[in-house]
Amino acid sequence: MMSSTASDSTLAFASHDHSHCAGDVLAQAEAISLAKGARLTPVRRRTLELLLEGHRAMGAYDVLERLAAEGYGKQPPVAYRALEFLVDLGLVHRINRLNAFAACTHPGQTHTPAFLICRICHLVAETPATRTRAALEATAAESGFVVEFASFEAVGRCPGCADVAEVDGAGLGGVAPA
Amino acid sequence: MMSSTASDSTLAFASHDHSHCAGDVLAQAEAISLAKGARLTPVRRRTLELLLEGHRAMGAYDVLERLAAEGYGKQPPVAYRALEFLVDLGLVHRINRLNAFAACTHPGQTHTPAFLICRICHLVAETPATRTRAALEATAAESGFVVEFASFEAVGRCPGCADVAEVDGAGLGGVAPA
DNA sequence: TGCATAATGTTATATCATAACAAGTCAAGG
DNA sequence: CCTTGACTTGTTATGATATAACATTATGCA
Repeated sequence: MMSSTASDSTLAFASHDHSHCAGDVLAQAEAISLAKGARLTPVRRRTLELLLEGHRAMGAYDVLERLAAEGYGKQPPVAYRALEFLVDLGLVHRINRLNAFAACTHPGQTHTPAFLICRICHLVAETPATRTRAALEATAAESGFVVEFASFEAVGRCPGCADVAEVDGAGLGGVAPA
Repeated sequence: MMSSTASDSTLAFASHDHSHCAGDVLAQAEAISLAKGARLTPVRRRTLELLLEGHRAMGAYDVLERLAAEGYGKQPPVAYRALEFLVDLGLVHRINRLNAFAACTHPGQTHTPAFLICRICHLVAETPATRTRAALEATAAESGFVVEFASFEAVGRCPGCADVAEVDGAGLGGVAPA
C-alpha cells in the first residue's frame, strides 16, 4: 500500500487508501457490536458501508434510497432505525447542521469529535476536539453549567478547495449533490 | 434597579432583571436595523420579543402560533421570514440541535457564540466561545481546513438544575414544554 | 420444540421548512 | 398628488425530515 492516513488527526481530506480505511472501521464495528451484545445485521452493516463510501454525510432518505434499491425495506423507519443503532454504538455521528449522518472514522476511541464540513466539495472530516471541548467546558463552568454533551460543527473550505476563493456558499443546507 | 447581569459572560442562568435585559436588546435591535437600512416591522419586532421572553429556544411553529393568536398571518412563512430576518441581522441565533431559535443576548458585538442548553429546564444561555473557536481553528488548521463558520452547542445541566441528578435525558429533542 | 426477545417491514402521521404567487404598504421622483 | 418600484405581508401548496404504532419474521435459549 501507499499513503495510509495523513496523520492520526484529520485524514479525510488527504488522499488515502480508502478501502483500507473503510475495512478497518468495519472490522472495528463488528468487534464493538460483539462486545456490546448487539447484532450488526445486514441492513445495519450495509448502512455503515454506505456512509463509509465517501467521507460524506448522507441524509436518512439518501441512505433509504440505496437500501431500498438493494432489496431492503422501502420505508423511512428502515433507514432511521439502522442509523439510530449505529449512532448508539458510536459508529456513526449525526451532523445536526446538515440533518445528515457520517460514519465515525475512529470508533472505539473515546472521543469528542468536531466536524469539518467543506462547503465546496461537501467532504466531512471528523477531527478530535479535545482542546475545543476543554475550552468550552471551562467557559461553561464560569456560569456553573455542566456540559454533558457537546457538538462542534464547522463549515469552511478543505485543503483541496482552499483556493476556490468565492463560490456561492449556497448548498450549505444541502448534503451532497454528487 | 438591582442585579442586572451575573457577569458579562453568561447571564441567562442567574436571576436578573429580565425586563431590563429584554429592553436593552430591543433598543439595540432598533439601532442595528436602522444602521443596516432594514425595517424592524411589527411582526419582526414581536417575534424578537417572543424569543426574549424566557431565555428559551422556540420552534418556528411555536412562534407562529403566538403570532397568529395576535392577529398576524397563520402560515409558516410568516414565522420563518421574521426569524430569517432576525438571524440575518444577528439578533437571533438558530440552534440546530433543537431545530429552534433563540434571541441573541448581546447583539452588535462581533461574537462567536456557544449555546448551553439545559436538558432539565430547557433554558438556553449564549456564552462567548472565543477560546473554543480558537481551539477548533487550531485543530482544523492542522489538516489544512479553513473555518468560515462554526457552531458550538452543549447540552447539560444549568446551575439551578445541577443537583437534579438523574432525570430521563429524554426531551432533548424537544424544545420547551412549559 | 416452544417461548421470549429483538429485528424488520408496513401504514400512517407528525414535524420542520420553503417555493411560488397575490395583494397591500411605503417612500422617492415626476 | 399620484405613479412607480422595492419591500413586506399574506396565502396555497408542497417538499423534506422524522417517528408512532402495529404486524410479521428471525434468533437464541430453556
